[in-house]
Amino acid sequence: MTFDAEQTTASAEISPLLRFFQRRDRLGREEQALIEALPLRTQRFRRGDEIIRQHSRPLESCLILDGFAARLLHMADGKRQITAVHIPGDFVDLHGLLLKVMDHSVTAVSDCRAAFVPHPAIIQLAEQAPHIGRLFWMSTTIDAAIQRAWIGCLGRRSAVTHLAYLICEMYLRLNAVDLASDNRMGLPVTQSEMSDILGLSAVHVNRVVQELRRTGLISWVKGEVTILDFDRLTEFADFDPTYLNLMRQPR
Amino acid sequence: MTFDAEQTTASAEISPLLRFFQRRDRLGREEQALIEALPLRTQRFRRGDEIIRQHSRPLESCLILDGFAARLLHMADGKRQITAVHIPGDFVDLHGLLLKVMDHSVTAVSDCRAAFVPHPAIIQLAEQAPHIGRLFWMSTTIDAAIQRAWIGCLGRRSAVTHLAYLICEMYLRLNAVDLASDNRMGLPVTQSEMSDILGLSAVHVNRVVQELRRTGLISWVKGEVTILDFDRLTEFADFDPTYLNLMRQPR
DNA sequence: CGCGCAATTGATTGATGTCAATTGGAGTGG
DNA sequence: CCACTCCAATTGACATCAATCAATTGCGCG
Repeated sequence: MTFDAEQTTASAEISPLLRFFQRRDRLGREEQALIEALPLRTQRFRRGDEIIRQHSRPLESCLILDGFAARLLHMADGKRQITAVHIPGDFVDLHGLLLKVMDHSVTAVSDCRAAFVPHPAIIQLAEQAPHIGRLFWMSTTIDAAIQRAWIGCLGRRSAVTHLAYLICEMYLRLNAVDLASDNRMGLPVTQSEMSDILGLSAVHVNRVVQELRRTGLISWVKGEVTILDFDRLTEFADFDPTYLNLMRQPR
Repeated sequence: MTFDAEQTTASAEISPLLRFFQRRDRLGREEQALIEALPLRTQRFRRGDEIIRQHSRPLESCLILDGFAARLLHMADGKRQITAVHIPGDFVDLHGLLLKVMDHSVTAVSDCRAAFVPHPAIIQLAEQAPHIGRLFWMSTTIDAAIQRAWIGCLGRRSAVTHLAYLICEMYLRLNAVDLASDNRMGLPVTQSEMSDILGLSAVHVNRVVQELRRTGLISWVKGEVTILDFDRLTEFADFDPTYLNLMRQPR
């Protein structure tokens, strides 16, 4: 299931998180050092592995260093719904720090590497450096803002528009941590996984992808998505990036 | 639009929030006093009033004292989606504290009364009493957990099941702040507003309400919902209350 | 070469939306 | 107390989007 695990200190490992923060606020040198001093252990996961189990009581919070992960809800009838997609720099399981019992599981969408930070270390750092504490807090409220946008998509958008919206969102998020540029991004997600994100059947996702291709808005070949006309795509998707909080401000 | 506004200190006003916290963690006497000392102004709103405007930059966070409020997303084509329903004791706009620019609006679902607390007072209290700070943080992560459950409902549940699920959720949340008992609750929500919660048309909501009535699971008369068989309803809805975090634990 | 998974296609079904009326109660003014 | 209005709830007919079922294709890999 897992191939390695090493105990160490954050140092360079944690740079995606620093980018995530720096994109949204200024971070002093000492603050940066404090974050880099967080104790952590890293672990690799293969595509499909469970990173955190539903109903478990984690003692560490998990941060994605590499690859994609997803929060997954299991329904009684076996259906699945992904409630969030996480990319490098996302402090995925800060929620578990305060919620104690996981209401969902987290799984690896692609092969990925994650860092685990003990809860006490996070709490202590947040008390010692309240501004960093607020940035952790912010990270969870940005997750919530994204979830609100998803609720809007699921409730009131058509399948095509929803997919278009998601592509806009993923591009901007990946771009914010330097993992996408020139309107292209690697998206290691099968159409079947995409169907669990969009709340559709895999068959319909296929049709909808083809429709976006036909209208010349995107190309999607072997896990690489290219946005052929960003302005037209955002307009088509009625996409307003406010909720991603991609503005550097005192928080 | 608004009929009164007074500047004061939290004191007894804020008791729904204390109940919200005490249901989930132990709160010391001094902590309670610190929360009650928060400066606030209260304001009344009528059903339909906008409490916080989308794209505004609030300088205070808003807490519901009385009545129901909802987070509302407006789509380009005029459609609306409610992303959260808030009841007394919900610190609705703690999100705005860290996100700076509102990505949605908050409106009054029923006539209601809200308290506004200046951001600096919240930040200062969180630094002074880190445990209270974590409870504020927890409040936003519970919002997020509820939103995840809603994503699951919107994506993978049928209309009837979704409505049943929502009724279970609302009952437990209202019960947790002593606003519902004996399987009955006041639900001041029209079928049309319900349609913006469930992401359905108002017509279909009507059909679905009738179906739940026909199967003997609920009665819903003039804003009062009675759950006729709670166990059968939760089973029908595949409802797992974990995500509401109704357990008293050190946070 | 053959296996397995992802993508694709076609035919059909089913759930929910839309449009258009109708009913019923609560308030309001005469 | 009676029109009258307004809004919420309700109903029916029909249209549409997306699900389901069942193949088929294409590709990477041992």
